[in-house]
Amino acid sequence: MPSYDPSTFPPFAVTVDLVVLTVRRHALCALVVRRGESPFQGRWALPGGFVRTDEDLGAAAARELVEETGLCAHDPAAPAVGNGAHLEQLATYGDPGRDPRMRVVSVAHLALAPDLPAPRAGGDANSARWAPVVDLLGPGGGFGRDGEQSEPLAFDHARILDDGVERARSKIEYSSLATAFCPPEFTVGELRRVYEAVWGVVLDPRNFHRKVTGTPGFLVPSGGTTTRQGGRPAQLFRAGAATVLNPPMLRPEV
Amino acid sequence: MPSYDPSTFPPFAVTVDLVVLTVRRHALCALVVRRGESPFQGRWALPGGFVRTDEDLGAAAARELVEETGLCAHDPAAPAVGNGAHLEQLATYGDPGRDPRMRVVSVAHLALAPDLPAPRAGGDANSARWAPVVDLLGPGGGFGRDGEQSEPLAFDHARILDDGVERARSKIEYSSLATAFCPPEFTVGELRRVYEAVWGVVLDPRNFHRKVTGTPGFLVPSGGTTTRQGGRPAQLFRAGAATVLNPPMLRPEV
DNA sequence: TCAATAGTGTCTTTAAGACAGTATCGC
DNA sequence: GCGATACTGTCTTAAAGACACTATTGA
Repeated sequence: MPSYDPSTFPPFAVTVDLVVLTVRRHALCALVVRRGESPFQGRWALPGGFVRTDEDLGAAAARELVEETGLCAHDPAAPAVGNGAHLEQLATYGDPGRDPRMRVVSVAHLALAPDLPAPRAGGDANSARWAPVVDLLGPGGGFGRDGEQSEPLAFDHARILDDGVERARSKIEYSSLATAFCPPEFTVGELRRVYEAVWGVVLDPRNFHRKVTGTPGFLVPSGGTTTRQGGRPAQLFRAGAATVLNPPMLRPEV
Repeated sequence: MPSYDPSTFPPFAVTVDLVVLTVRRHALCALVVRRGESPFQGRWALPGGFVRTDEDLGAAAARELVEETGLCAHDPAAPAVGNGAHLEQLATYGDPGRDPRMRVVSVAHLALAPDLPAPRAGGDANSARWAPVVDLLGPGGGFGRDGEQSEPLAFDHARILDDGVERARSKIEYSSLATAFCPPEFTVGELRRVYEAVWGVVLDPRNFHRKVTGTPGFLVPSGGTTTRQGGRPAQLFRAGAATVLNPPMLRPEV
């Protein structure tokens, strides 16, 4: 083990970047902000900022989340419902060349939020937006298709976003985290459309209904019904106490 | 978004810590090193060290792994076999009080290695050892049981180790990563004993054999046989090209 | 011979996939 | 009425769990 001398450690800057995902109009969307400064001035980027001197990594991510969206981060142990978002650490990115100015290590976090009215970004309305991830990454995770896409994200944020999307896609398989995309009360159909948007597939409504209502602790009937989707009124549910789904939801083959 | 001034960023030290796991004598073991300096002098800790100024995080982890064990880290895309170890990023720990001397953010990595002759630690034979994780963490992840346990690990390394063990336990469910604990050629029984040691359960040898040999691309017969386990000679296999197991291996209920 | 491990086969049970059919709303 | 969505039910199939049985070595 190398000698450990606190006075000669190589200096780093440490930031948190946020992959904030939501489902809007049947599409998985991510929160991006317009950069006002060089480098990558004018390009879209993930929200983020420096970790403060006496602040834990998770606290820094929660603070950034409030600043960007007004969402409160839930305790990770509690079910992610209500007007708070699920927040968890994603991965850390520290390539020496990822920021041209200096050595920056970014601890990326993943947040899952229900559909929100509109993002805010320090008062500047035009500097933040929800963008469909297919526009930001392309259908296969790369660029260069169709005409609807933005230019590439700043820094290595396309890779971070891709990792976050893949984390969300896999986590809703074996956890009840898909409810974090829903309002406090939701129908089975709304939950199914969340899975369809995140996975980019079409699911059989009957088998889906059997699966989610048959998994103990996943959904709890709230008593009410709604007709906001049209058709026959649907029963309303809240997220139950279960956090892991065993057996898991199976993502259909491509 | 807060102002981004590279000249006034809060200074951090960034380290990598390693959770190196192996299976020895039917027990899941972790590599720990004896601390020679304060704080926690004389206590066991996970190996690790500073990230160098122009070094990627994964490169720093791979360098530490070589320094501590002599193992080469495999490319994450390639199957983890042979005399190299599987290495992946685990999580990042940055609580402001986790190191009493200064603000240190540690990017923990997880390495899975086959059974090795003996650890080395800079020439000092007594300063590194393979310790059963049940001795380091206790059966339930806590301390205070039996008499066989060491004193708690230094810093927050018990939590890091616990996270690494849980990552390994879940990853061998849906990936072929259990072969990273095996030598280049191994039998079905040896692979089963890896699962049993990592999960701490007993598996049905017949169902296990059906499962692993029936999953395409998991195991490839190497042609030879061995009798090193006693009893009827067993067919030898190498790890196949498959990296994900679908459907997964099912971990029995507790 | 026996003990130990390797390997194959069968029956049962769980749960997913693929459907059909009925129920209850707005229009 | 019609269209839409919600919900229940049935048949089939994939795969795990729980066994019995045979095969091949060393001691």
